[in-house]
Amino acid sequence: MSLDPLSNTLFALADPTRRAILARLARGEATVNELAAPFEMSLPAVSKHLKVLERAKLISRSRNAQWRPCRLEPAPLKTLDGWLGDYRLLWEHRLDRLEDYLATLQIERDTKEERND
Amino acid sequence: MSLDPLSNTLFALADPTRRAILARLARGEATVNELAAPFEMSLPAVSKHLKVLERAKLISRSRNAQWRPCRLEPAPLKTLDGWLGDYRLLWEHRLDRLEDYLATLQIERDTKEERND
DNA sequence: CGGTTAATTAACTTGATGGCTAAATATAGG
DNA sequence: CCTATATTTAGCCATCAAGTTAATTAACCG
Repeated sequence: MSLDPLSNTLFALADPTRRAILARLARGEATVNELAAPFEMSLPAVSKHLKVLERAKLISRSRNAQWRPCRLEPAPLKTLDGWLGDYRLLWEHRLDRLEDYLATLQIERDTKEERND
Repeated sequence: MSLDPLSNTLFALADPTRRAILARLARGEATVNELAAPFEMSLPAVSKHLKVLERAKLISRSRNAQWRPCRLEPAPLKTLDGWLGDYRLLWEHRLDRLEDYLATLQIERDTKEERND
């Protein structure tokens, strides 16, 4: 079981079924049966996936009679986006901030023959 | 073993040790021993983490004498950023692009078994 | 050659994941 | 009350994840 929220988010997203469920929920609330319909797996299996998503706070659930509509909660995705932002300049060519980084990398590469630690 | 590249990326990132390794590599190449130093776990454990990162193509490795310097490869992070971008307007209030957004999500839902590794 | 350092592989343990079927719970409605 | 529908829980199983220690490979150096 993951400890920190970011690990929890990433783990929950690291499954195509769960990402497909999120994609469906991005269009609006849906019940468990509606969410399970596109998949070949059993309903309890989908229920488990939903529990993983709920644990990661990527979805929330309300109650309406015997239905438990699920709703997408974007907060963890926003957090993930923030984490990714720290690395974004690695692939964006933003020279203002990238130059120092690349220079450091180049130095590392050039001094590889002198490495002795 | 994950099937599609995005699941592979997310799974590799869903571990604090592996994310810490990436954070270290963002500052430049490093050997396995250098990467293992901050952690209390054994060297083989770190080696396994590196293999996971390598399988996800988040790092690449070269050879220099008995050292195997690791290097961060940002491509999968960029892909993840692209995937996340489909959801970005859920927390940014940009409903003007909602149609494109929904279309993209529909594509994501349909591509259940992508494997273009 | 022999020894040291770097890193991986092998073998094993522990616990979690992801799937199933069958049973249980909750609610609506006749 | 009884039944149908929606969903979860309970067992069960196979596989995998993440760590360990011990052994192995690979390369340098005196």
